[in-house]
Amino acid sequence: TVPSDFIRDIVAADRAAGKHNGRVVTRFPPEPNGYLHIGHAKSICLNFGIAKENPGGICHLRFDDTNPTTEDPEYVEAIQDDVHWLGFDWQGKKFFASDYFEQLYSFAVVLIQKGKAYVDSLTAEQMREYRGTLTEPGRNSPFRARSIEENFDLFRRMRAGEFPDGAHVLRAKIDMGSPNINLRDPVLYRIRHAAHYRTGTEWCIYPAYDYAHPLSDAIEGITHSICTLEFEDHRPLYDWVVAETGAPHRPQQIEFARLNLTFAVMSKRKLLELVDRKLVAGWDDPRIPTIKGLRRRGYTAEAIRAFCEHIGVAKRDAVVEMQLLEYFIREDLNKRSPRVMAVLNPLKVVIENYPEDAIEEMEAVNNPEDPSAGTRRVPFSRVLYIEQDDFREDPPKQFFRLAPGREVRLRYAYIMKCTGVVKDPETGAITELRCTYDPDTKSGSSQEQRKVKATIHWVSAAHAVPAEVRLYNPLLTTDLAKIPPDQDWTQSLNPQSLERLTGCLVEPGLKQAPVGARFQFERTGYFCVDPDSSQTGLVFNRTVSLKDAWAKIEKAHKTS
RNA sequence: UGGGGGAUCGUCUAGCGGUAGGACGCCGGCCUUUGGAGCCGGCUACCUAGGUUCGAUUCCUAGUCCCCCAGCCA
Repeated sequence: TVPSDFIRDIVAADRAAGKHNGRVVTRFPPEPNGYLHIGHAKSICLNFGIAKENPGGICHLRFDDTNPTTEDPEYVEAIQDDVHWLGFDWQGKKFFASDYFEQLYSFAVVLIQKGKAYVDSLTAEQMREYRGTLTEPGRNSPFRARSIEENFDLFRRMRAGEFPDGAHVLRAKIDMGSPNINLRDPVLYRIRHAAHYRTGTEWCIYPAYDYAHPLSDAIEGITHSICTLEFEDHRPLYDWVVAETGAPHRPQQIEFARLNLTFAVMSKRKLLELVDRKLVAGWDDPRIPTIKGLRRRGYTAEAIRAFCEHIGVAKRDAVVEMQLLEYFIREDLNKRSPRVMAVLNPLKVVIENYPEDAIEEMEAVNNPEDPSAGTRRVPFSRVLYIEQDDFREDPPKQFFRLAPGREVRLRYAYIMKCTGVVKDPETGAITELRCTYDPDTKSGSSQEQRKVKATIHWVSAAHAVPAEVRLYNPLLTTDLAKIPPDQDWTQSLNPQSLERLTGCLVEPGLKQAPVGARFQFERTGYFCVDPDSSQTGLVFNRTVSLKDAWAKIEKAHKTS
């Protein structure tokens, strides 16, 4: 289905009306001050999606790098990486606001010459006082009346590095009495004697977002500048900048509601704090909703895209339930991930009537939902491991799996009966099951029609490959707004985000499982081979949370 | 108490004057060579009050509630 929303309607109407000569040019404009997260994915899918849907449409990737103190090339690389991973491409249209610094400066000079901008020498605190409040109008700065010549001279010297940080700013001359605070002579340039990761020390004045962004859009010929709701009342300023500088092109700013996910830590600031304080292993920690984290967790780009498409685009504030995200990844993985047998908590089983040295290759279906995935062969022998959960010495009413005297089917193999239980003489713990199998019941054999109540998975003890399993839960939090400012917000994070780290035994075919490969372990869930496993051996990360784990976490949060 | 936005199932989201639809979730049933899979069924919504109209979620008026804005961040 083709996505439809109010923004796409605007774009379609503009195209139909021949606006911008029918061209559609969008842009994804991250500041390289952190890694992308699922919230950015919504914006990426929107901007690149609209470009893709419209013939000749294109989406630029622009780094909004106008603040030298927070930005880093590491983030530039990571962002490009993530956009590509999500399945989008800017087709060579990669730009940096910092590449426009010279042009932006020229536009500022135009503004000064027109008497539309002036150099103010108030301190930051004074400027705040002069700005007024939400209900009271602001007052003109005493420096507002400076002559064009003086303004130009001062601005030129600001650029030349003659003044320390904070000595002057360039402000737009709009209206200190405007009910819209953004129009009360906003700052266009500030002095920052800081090295920029791209322009080095070439500049010591840097343009502000409200100035650089509309002009960058105009310079690039962006037709639809899509941003989030908080910029709604910046739109008059956006339009003012484009109009007053006489920029050659008039982009249209359109706002939509950003994505919020229940219990998720989504703000860049907080994610950065988690990384800096080493509360998580890094930006790619599977517990945080960064693109890299989700990727490492085993989420697929297709699933994330499907999710973004499904949640839609609107102007009302919304909080999407994390379960919806997980639904989409499950949905996707069900179709594509091979089913494999893996035992997380092994219980040894000896099939007493099975020959000591025999090995059979059992044919197993790779994916019941996708016949083209084919089959594989899994070795079967006398000594197996089954899941501890699949055996109960004293089975309750609804338990139909293995118990003393009971029969179950071993998936892809035989019907097996439990004939004895071996216990540790010291502790009484069950260490081994003695069983017998029925040779006439081999899976797929035509004469076999016996029914058993349950089927369980297994691995051959002699062939099983040891692996490690990390059962991650997302790093969830309560409503951060409710946490007192003096309290460390990280205290509200769920302590069970990494539920446990345990060994497991997988069928031998997985020994060569490539990094990032996703599997569905029968009855235990979806797992992904961790990209770091090259160092630590075969490690699987759980992709989706268990429902009961969710319930546990949510309950814990609701009661706390 | 200024300005800018927004209110539709528990959660997202359609609808643009004519039976309120979809998805997640939840509940129930079926399936059984494993399900957290699959199949079937069910659940619950138009912020309020007036008005216009044959007819209003939709148009008008007045309220109510929620979000954003007082960085030399973006």
